[in-house]
Amino acid sequence: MASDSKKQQRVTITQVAAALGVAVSTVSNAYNRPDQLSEALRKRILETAAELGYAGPQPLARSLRQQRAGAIGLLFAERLPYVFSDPAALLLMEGLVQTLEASNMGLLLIPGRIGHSVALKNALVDGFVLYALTNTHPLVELALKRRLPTVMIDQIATGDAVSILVHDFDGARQAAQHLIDLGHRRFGVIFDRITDQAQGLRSGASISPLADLPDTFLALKRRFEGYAAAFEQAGIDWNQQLFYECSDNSEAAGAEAMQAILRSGQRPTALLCLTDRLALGAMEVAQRAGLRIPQDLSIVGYDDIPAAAQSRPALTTVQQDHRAKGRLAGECLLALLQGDAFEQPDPLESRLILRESSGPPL
Amino acid sequence: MASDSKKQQRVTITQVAAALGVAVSTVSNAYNRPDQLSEALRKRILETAAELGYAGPQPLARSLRQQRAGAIGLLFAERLPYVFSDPAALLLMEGLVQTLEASNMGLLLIPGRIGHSVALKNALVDGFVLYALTNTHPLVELALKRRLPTVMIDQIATGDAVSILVHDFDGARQAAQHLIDLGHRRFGVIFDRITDQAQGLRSGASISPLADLPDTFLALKRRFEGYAAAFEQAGIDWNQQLFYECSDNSEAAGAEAMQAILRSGQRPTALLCLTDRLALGAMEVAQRAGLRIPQDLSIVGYDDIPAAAQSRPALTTVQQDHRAKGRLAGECLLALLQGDAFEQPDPLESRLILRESSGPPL
DNA sequence: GGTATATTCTGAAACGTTTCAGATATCTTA
DNA sequence: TAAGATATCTGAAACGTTTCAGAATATACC
Repeated sequence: MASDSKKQQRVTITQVAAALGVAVSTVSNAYNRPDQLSEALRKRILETAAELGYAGPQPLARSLRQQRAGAIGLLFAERLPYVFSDPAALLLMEGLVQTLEASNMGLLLIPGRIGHSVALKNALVDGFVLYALTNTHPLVELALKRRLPTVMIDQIATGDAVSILVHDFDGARQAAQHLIDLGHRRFGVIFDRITDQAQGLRSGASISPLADLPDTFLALKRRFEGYAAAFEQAGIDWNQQLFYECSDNSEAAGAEAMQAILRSGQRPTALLCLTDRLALGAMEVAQRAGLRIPQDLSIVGYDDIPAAAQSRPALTTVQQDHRAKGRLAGECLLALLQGDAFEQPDPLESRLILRESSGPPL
Repeated sequence: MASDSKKQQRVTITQVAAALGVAVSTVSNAYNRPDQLSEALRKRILETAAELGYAGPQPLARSLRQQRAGAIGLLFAERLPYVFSDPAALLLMEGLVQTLEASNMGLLLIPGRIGHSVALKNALVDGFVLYALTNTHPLVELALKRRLPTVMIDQIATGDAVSILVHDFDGARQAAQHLIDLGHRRFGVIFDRITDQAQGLRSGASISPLADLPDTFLALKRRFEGYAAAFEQAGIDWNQQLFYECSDNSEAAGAEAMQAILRSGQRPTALLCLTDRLALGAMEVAQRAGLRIPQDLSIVGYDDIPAAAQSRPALTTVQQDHRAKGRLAGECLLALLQGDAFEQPDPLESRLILRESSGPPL
C-alpha cells in the first residue's frame, strides 16, 4: 500500500462506500439527505469518512451534476486590480455582494485582460454581471457566447440580457443647467478615455455628442448629451468649449487635465467633470495654481463618491446610488437564474447635489 | 421536434459531433488542440457549433475532468459587504488579485455568514486565502476540511497551510515607544472587538496581553504585546491605562470610543489605536470636543491606510504594506498549487510613520 | 514497392458526484 | 395474518467534458 506519496490521491465517495460495504448513493445521502437513512448508519459513514480523510462531496462533481456553480461572475473592462481603487465600482460591488450573499451566492472576479479570454471562457459561474464595458468590447461578445443569464450595467442590453441604467442625461443636464443659471458661459469638460489613445485637449466638434463615436461608454455619451441639451437651450456653442480627454479615470488624470487647461491660455469659468475622481484631481491642481474655488473656477463632478463630500471645498456633483445599482443588478440576475418573468427594470434616478465647489463667476 | 421550449436544452459537444458524424474527441480537439486536426475540419466544426448554438465546452465538465477550478477563494470573517468599506482589506485584495491575474486565476468572494457554511463547502476553487479570521473561528475549520492548499493571513497556520505574518509586535512597540519618548505617561488604547459582546471601557487587567483571550486575532494580540513591552521598559503600569473595546472596526466605532473616554473623566494625553479607522474616528470627535491635536491629545494609529495621510492633522501611524501582503499571499498560494517546495515566508516589516498627530504633551 | 514517419481521426475510460425508480425489510392496521 | 404503508438502502443512469493509446490514411524516402 504505497499511499503516502507526494501527490496524495484524493479520497472519493466510492472509497468511503467500499470501506463500509454500502452503496455510493447511501454515502451521498449521508451528506445531502440525512432523512434518507438511519441515524446510526449515517454516523458510521461520517466517522469512516473522517478516518479515511474524505473531504466531503467534491464541489466540482456536484456542480456538474446539479448544473449550478453557486457563483456569479463580474466582468470588468479594466485590469482587475484597478477596481479596488475605484470608489464607485466598490460601492457597486458592495451592493451586488449584499444581494448575492442573501442567496448564498459567491462573486467571482474574472481577470479580463484583453486578448486572453481563457479565464472568461472557463469561469465557473451561473451568470454574469458586465460593468464598465462598451457594447463593442470583445469581452462582451465572449461573455454572451457563454449563453448564461447576464445583466449589463450602464449598457443597452443585447440579446436576452437585462440592462441596469441610470438617468444620466437628466443628471448631466441638471449639472450644466446649474452652472448656466449661476451665469457661467465658458466651460471646460474633462472626461475619461473614449479613444484608444487618449488625446488630451480636443475641440468640441470632434466629440460632438451626436457624432457616433465608435466605442463609447453609454453613460458617458448620455452625459455629453445632457450637457449639450442644456448648452443648446441657453444658446451656448458646444464647439467653443474646451474639452480634455484623460487617459483613465483617476485623480492623477484629472490633475493632468487641469494643468493642460491652465496652460492652454483659455480660461473657462466652470468645469464639468464626468467623474468625481477627475473633478477632485482637477480641483487640487487648480487650488495649487492659486485659483479660488468657486470664485475663480466652479467645478461640478459626477457620481457623488464619498470623497466628494469631504473635499475642501466640498464638491458639487451629480449623485447616483451605486450601492442600489449593485443591489438591483444582483436582484435582476437572481430573478433571471430562477427563470422568473423577464422584465427590464426602470432606470435609476440621479440628481444634482449642491455643495461648495460651484458658485457665480466673478 | 419540439425544441423551442421555455427551458431550452443546452447543446452539448455530443450533439455537435453527431451533427457532423465525427468523434466527440475531435470536436474537443477543435477547441483545445487545433494542431490535432485539419484546418478544414476544424472550421466546419466551429461553424456547425455556431449554427447549433453550442456555447463551447462547458466549464464545469472541463473543470471536473481537469480537476482544477481556475479560481481561488477568499474567506473573511465579516459579512461580505463589509470588506468593500475597509481600506486595508481592499489594498490586500488589490495585491492578491494582481498576482492571481498574472496566472489567469479568478478570485471568488465567498459569503461567510456564520452557521451557514454551504457556500464554503461548495465553493469551486483550487485553494483558499483566509483573512481576518481567528484560529478558532468555525469557518477556519470548515475551510481546512476541504483539504485544499491554503494560506492564512495574520494567523499562525495550522496543518499544511502557509502563514503570512507581519512584525506587529515591533510596529506596536515602536508606536508606544515614540509616545513615551515624547513624554506621555497616561494612555488610552482603542481596539476592535475581542469578545462576543464588545464591552466598551475596560480595565487594563482584563485584557492583559498575557491573559489568554479565548478567540483573539493574532495581530491584535501581538500589538498589545508590543505596547506592553514598551510600557514595561518605561515603568508604565499597564493596568492603570484606559482601554476601550469597540464593536467593530470603523470610524463610527472610534468616535464612540473617544466619546466614552471623554466622559470617563480620566484624560489620557495620548491615544494608541489598533487601526487607523478607529484613530480617525476618535480624532474627529476629539477635535469637535475642542481638543487640539497633538497639543492636547496625541493619536497614533495602525495600518497606514490612504486616509491617514490626508486627515487634518495627518495621522502618525504604523505602516504595513497591505498590497505586498496580498501579493505575497497570492504567490504563496500559487506556489502551493504548483506543488512547489513548501516554505513559510518571512514576516513582513512594519514601521512607524511620523506625521502630525503626535507630539509632546503640554 | 515496401517500410518508416507524419497526419488526422476515433473509442472508451475516466473525472466524482446526484438522482430516482425500485428492492428489501420493518412497522401498522384491521 | 394479510395487506398496505413506511423506513431504509441499492443500482444504474446521467452530468459534459478531456485524455490517451491506437487505428486509418496519407506522405516521404531509399
